[in-house]
Amino acid sequence: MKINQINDFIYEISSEENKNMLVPARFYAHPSQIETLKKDDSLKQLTNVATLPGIVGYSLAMPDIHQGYGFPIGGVAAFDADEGIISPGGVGYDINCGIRLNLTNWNKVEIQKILGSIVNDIYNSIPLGAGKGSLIKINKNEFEKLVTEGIDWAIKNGFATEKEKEHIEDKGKLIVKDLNGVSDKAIERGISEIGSLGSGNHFIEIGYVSEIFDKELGSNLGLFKNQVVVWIHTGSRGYGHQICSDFAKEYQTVSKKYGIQLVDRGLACAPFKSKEGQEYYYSMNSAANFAFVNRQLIAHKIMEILENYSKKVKPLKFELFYDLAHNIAKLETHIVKGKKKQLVVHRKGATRSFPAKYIKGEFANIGQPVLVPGSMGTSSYILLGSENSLELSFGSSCHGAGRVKSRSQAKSEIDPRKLKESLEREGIIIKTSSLSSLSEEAPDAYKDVETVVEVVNNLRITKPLAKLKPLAVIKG
DNA sequence: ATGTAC
Repeated sequence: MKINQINDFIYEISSEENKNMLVPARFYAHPSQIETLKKDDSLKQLTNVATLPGIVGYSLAMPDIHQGYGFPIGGVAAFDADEGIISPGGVGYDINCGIRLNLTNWNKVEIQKILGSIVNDIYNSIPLGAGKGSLIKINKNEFEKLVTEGIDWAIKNGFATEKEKEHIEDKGKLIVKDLNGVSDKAIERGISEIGSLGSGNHFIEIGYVSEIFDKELGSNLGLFKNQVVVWIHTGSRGYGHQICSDFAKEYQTVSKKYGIQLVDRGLACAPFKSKEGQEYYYSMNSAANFAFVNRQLIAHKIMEILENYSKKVKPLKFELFYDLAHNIAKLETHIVKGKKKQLVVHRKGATRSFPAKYIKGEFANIGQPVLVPGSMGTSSYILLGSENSLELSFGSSCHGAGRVKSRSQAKSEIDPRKLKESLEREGIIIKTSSLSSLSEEAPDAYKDVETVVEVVNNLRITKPLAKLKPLAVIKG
């Protein structure tokens, strides 16, 4: 495969590479990442996406790109809403896998003595791992309301506030016209897991603000140095997983029906405006609503736990900084060749990063927050959508460090006991129900988050706001 | 990612 370097951080693969490609592939990366990128199928997958009907501009990827199911993770693909497709493989199995950052008014010194106890309380209160139950019990009728109304359901039921809603991407509610595409099986799995973390790379982290790059803006947004924060990384659990499975299977024949040639079964898709396309779209949106509520319920529970320690620290303020989706397809208006166009923007392991003047609400004139969690034990970043993001990536940035080792490779090469010990030597508390799965999330299994962030900031897709470090990590 | 295999 011929990779053309356009400048320091922009690389392209020509559409001549493969006769089925409709547009070139383009990825944003650091020169030091290129050799590693050639080792898995991620670039091949990136060119495969360029063969799908209605793709606009480029098949794109962020510097945290790695191999996924059909579409690469870290990929961004925009399709013409009238003539293009929607694909479950372009979103991923964990629909609205996303990340949330809550701020407290406590500093890290104040919680030193009670941190271990807080970690135990969280560990014992939130269902962690696969199939470990839910935080609330609701019936099918109520569940259907929950996935249709998203955060509005959480507000009605006392789990969220109007203020929090303003700090959630799309206000925590994506349009669901009907649930015709949602199987009973998906609903059963969802009911039993609402308010649960899951496993894999999902985590709860207690961290602190270590550096604020724009001091005035940081202060205006409620950040201060050494501030204790809570990260929650999870998604739509078995509900989204079942929806993705159902459609990935059904779409094998649906793609054929519409005469779409697939170079990989993971690219299965339907025309966005078709009956099948719309069914997936609303089902996917309902899973996104599930995930927004899921993270909200977990955050609400953690707030209750922290409040119990108020007497030992000081009265708690627990505020949502931002909650976002990094596995989702969104119907958005973009300028294509000087004209407004409705596009279905698939972000699979990519974060929306609209610049200051294109967003409304709390972050208008500031830029959309881009939360970039590093791998376990490493730094994380708060970035803000910046001026080149629409032009370079349909308003998208990176979502994390990105894997360099497959789960199985990491498991066979990294001793989880030694890993836990080395993280604890650095002063980070690690609490997990599955020591063996820790290896899969080892820092060595991931790219360097600093390099990833350097690329998107240099391209002015985003700009840096703050850097954060971990104090404790709780995992399934 | 996942009641971690239709």
